[in-house]
Amino acid sequence: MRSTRTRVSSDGPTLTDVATRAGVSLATASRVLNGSNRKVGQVNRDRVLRAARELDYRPDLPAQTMARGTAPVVALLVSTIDDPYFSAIASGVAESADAHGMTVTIAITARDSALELSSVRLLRSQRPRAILLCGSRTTNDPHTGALLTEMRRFTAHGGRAVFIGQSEGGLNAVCLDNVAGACGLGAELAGLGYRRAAVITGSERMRTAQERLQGLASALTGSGATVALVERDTFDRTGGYRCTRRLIDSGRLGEVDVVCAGNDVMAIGAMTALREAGIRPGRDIAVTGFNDIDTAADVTPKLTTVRFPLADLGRRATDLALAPGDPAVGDLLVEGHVVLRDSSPRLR
Amino acid sequence: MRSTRTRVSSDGPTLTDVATRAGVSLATASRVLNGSNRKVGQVNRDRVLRAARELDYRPDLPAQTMARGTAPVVALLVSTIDDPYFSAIASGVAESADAHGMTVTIAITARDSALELSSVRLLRSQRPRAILLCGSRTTNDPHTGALLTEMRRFTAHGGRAVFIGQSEGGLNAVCLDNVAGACGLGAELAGLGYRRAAVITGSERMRTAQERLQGLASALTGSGATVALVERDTFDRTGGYRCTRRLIDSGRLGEVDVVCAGNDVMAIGAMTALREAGIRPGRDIAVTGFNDIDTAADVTPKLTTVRFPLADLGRRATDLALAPGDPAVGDLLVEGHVVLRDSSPRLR
DNA sequence: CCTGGGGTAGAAAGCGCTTTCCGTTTCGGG
DNA sequence: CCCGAAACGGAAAGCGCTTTCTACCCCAGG
Repeated sequence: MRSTRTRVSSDGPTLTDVATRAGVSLATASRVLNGSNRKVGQVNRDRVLRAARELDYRPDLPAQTMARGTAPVVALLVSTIDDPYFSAIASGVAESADAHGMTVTIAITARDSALELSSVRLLRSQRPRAILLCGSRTTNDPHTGALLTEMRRFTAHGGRAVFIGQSEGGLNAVCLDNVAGACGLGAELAGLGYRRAAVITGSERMRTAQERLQGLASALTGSGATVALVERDTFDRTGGYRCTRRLIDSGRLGEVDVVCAGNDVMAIGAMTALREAGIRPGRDIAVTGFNDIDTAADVTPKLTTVRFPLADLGRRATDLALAPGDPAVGDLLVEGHVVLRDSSPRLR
Repeated sequence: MRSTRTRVSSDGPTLTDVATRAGVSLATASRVLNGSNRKVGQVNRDRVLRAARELDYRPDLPAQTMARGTAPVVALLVSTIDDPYFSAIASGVAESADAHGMTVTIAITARDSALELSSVRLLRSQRPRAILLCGSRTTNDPHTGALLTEMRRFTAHGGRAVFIGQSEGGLNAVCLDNVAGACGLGAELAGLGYRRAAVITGSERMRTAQERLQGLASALTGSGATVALVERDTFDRTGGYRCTRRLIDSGRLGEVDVVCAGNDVMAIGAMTALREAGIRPGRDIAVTGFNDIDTAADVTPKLTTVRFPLADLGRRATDLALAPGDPAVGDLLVEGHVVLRDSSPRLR
């Protein structure tokens, strides 16, 4: 059982077959079919190309990866894919990766940093060209150290690492300017006459949640308004719903004239909770979000929010990760801009 | 430069290092660390495990793939990821894959069958354990033949192929019972008093679109009602918006009492178009969708739809693909059920 | 006519792992 | 007490490809 024809799980012709059929050596075939800085004579070149075409040759990616030491793959980690924020980013990542001839492997971290760490370890052993980490960074996380070590080791060996949405540990990052965006929103709200806001958002350890809260608070305060309440829960639709229920049930909702959610899905959950309680969002109380996901403009009332170009964020992160040359360390800050809609009408 | 210590792009310790440190052969180390049906004595076993731990050994996936002939990977193809239908399915796929210790690589086909074909070819050369094809199948597509050939060749060599959402060519599939779901919806609508429906949906070559239309039409007809208009466009939010605009602009919208969209995002686009024209969805005209995506219950009025367990669909497809044993050929039909909400009130 | 050098082909050494095939050791049974 | 089987360790042959290093050919220049 040691003939040269033992192909168990593989299929299709190998490079050796192509070389044989073209009557050239393996090396020559490889040089023709997979760019090399060495030239191959026209005659041989044609013979190889012809043989490859005739055999319908396809390179074996794992073998190439093994020989080259790196796979044509971009690894993307997201908290969840079932959320417009992440799927928009993933969409941009996929687009750019495709344009670079890379495939995308995706891992879901479920907002669990232990899982995030083990996913990074697993993905790393696939030898991807780049690892994109997209999920809200938190402060004081016990796994952050190990994660950074892992990432740095990765970059030390030629891998590219990019954080999306938040910078971390001096590695490359493409970030949202949450504070500025939130400031803008706060200023607009104050300008519209709002005075007391309830902020419903994620854990205080979530940097995104904190940044947005801070921006909002400072802008409001600077305009004589205030963040009167802060209610926290998960950073998703359900969290928004629950925060709002609690505010309603505790009777404290009456103290505010606007509910500022940490993101659009929370805002949408909030609106549903309000309506269930007979409170009309946009009429009895204003509601705002962040991100400007597609459905923000489809709910009623249309949602006031801070738009961030999410797909573009993914695209740029990927482009950055795949750019040739030095892995220029630094943060790219993406600006958001306020989109005023019906959910926050001018107060009379 | 030909020492045994030339590790260019690789990092970390290799299995050889572990074996050396444990004072055993490569074979033994491999047998201990990566299950094999051969037993290893307790003493050596412990030495290897200890060495691996001390060195923080991680297997090189491409190398394992190459040696084993298959990668611990599930390849998923979706039309787009930036759509709740697909991201919900992807989410289920990722979950199940993770539970099986597999990673997911994803490719976006942009509803373009040529791209779909080339993606399958590319993904196939990664030697994934399974390929999951999720995107609406169309009739009469020039690339379907080549795609099927590709898939069959894949399965012939031990790969698993599963279509999600629609069966094709006798390969395994996990499908939605669109016709039955649509019939159910049609019957309910008729029962609520609706008589003339406008169906806004995708191309007549899209099987999903056709099946839902047929089900709706037959149920309505059977109840003395009718599908009075059919307007087609892309199968997404924008398509729904545009279809509705056209119906409004042409004045034909007055002929119907309900707009049945081919899916929820189209329905949501339709509601927005209606509102822009001063028509109140759920009051002046009913609107329905399909799938029951998360936001269906968050829009106003809440959307009547046919619920399909999408994440579960993804999970089951993956489980099926990863199940040991025979690749039982057949279709799994997932039933939907009608969810009546405010967007289709009983007609007085 | 010989030599050096540019250009191109091929042989072969890996890349890190799995697995077959042997060899050795150890035991239990006759 | 001997033999065969069972149990386990190791050498080595791949898996399909890249890339270095050597070999060769041909031509210009001395």
